[in-house]
Amino acid sequence: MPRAGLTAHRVTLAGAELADEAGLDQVTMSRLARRLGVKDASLYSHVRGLEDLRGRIALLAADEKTLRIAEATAGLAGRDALFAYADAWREYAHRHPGRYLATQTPIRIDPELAADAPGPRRAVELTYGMLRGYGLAEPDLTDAVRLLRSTFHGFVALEAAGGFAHARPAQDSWVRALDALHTLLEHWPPAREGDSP
Amino acid sequence: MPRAGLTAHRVTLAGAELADEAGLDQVTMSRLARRLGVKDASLYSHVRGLEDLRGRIALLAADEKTLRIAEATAGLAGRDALFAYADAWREYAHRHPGRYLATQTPIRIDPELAADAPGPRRAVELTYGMLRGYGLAEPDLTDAVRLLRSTFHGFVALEAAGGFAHARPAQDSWVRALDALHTLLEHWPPAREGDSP
DNA sequence: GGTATAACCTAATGGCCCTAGGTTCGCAAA
DNA sequence: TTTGCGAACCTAGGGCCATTAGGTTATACC
Repeated sequence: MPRAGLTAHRVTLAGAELADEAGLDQVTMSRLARRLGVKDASLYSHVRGLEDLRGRIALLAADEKTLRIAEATAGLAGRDALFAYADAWREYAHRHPGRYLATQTPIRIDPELAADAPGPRRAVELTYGMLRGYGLAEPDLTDAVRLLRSTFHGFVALEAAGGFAHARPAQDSWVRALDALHTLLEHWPPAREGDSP
Repeated sequence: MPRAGLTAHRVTLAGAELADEAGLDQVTMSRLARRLGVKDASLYSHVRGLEDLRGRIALLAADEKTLRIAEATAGLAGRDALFAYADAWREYAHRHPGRYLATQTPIRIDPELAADAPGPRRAVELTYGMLRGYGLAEPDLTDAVRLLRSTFHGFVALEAAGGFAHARPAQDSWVRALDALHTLLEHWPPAREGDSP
């Protein structure tokens, strides 16, 4: 009987595909093994267990998403960069719902694994770079980054959960939201009295 | 042997408590039955199954959250209303992480059940009411509501997932985000050319 | 061609979801 | 008080899943 030639990465990839096709909760050891033409137990040579697998899928997704955003925003600045960034984020979530969902789970990822993942650092650099054109300084920069990420994530999460009734197309609200954020970044309000320094 | 005197509502409540204490993924039929001093099968007299139970928890949470927001924003307007609304939202998510997580699952709730839940309609009224002071008209009103909800949800979701490094306290970024949103609502940008009407 | 490594397997344990069908509690009417 | 009766709860069992222990075999390298 020929070997399947599996590796941790190949298993992770298959898991990610399964997550997108059938939903993240359908990514089980047995179902994945079946898809790979292998017995359940065989997967444990490549992956520590289900939780580890999900962590790897999350890491993969984070890296992929960051890469897409990097490609989309390359060479752009200001409003164009903001829109490209946001659209790339949303499109990734739409195209890969299972992978995207995996990134939302409370972080319980093998530190060793996370160590050599280029994602997080790259993602931070990207976001700060995109905001460079708006002339913000710390700590406003951090606050702005967090606001943007919150909005992007929140929008696609609510969208995925069916949170937007059909009244108005989500796409339209999305564009207006980005316009609003752009305006906001151009006129970022100064800290009020009473806010911590 | 005395009866436990269960009912669908009591089971749902126990499930919600378990979700907050141990995590939503720990809410299993068997564990819940154990906590209630009852055999697994007994729960199926009150609840259709695990999915139904999670739907009920989600509905309960949505109602509770709406109620908290209603109480917090009662009699307020403008900036005060916005902050009270947002803080009530975030505080509910903090206090009831399991319940809150339940509301995020793609909607697959028994229609009959959802029918007599006061939550959704009430929530919509509340949000539109809060925005009344800003003088927005449709469709900007809908867009603004969606932006706010996205930001609120995104922020607490990222917070819960450990998305904010410890550099700056999340609370500070939260306050600045709300300030920014308030400013934004006061100067809501008009639709740009090319946006759909 | 021999050998080591890792890919893959069989076997087995225990947990969980859920159904079918039986038993007993508690209330309310006769 | 007794007799029903419905609902609350149970036993038994099937099927899927995660995980471990330990054995077998393909494959790459010498």
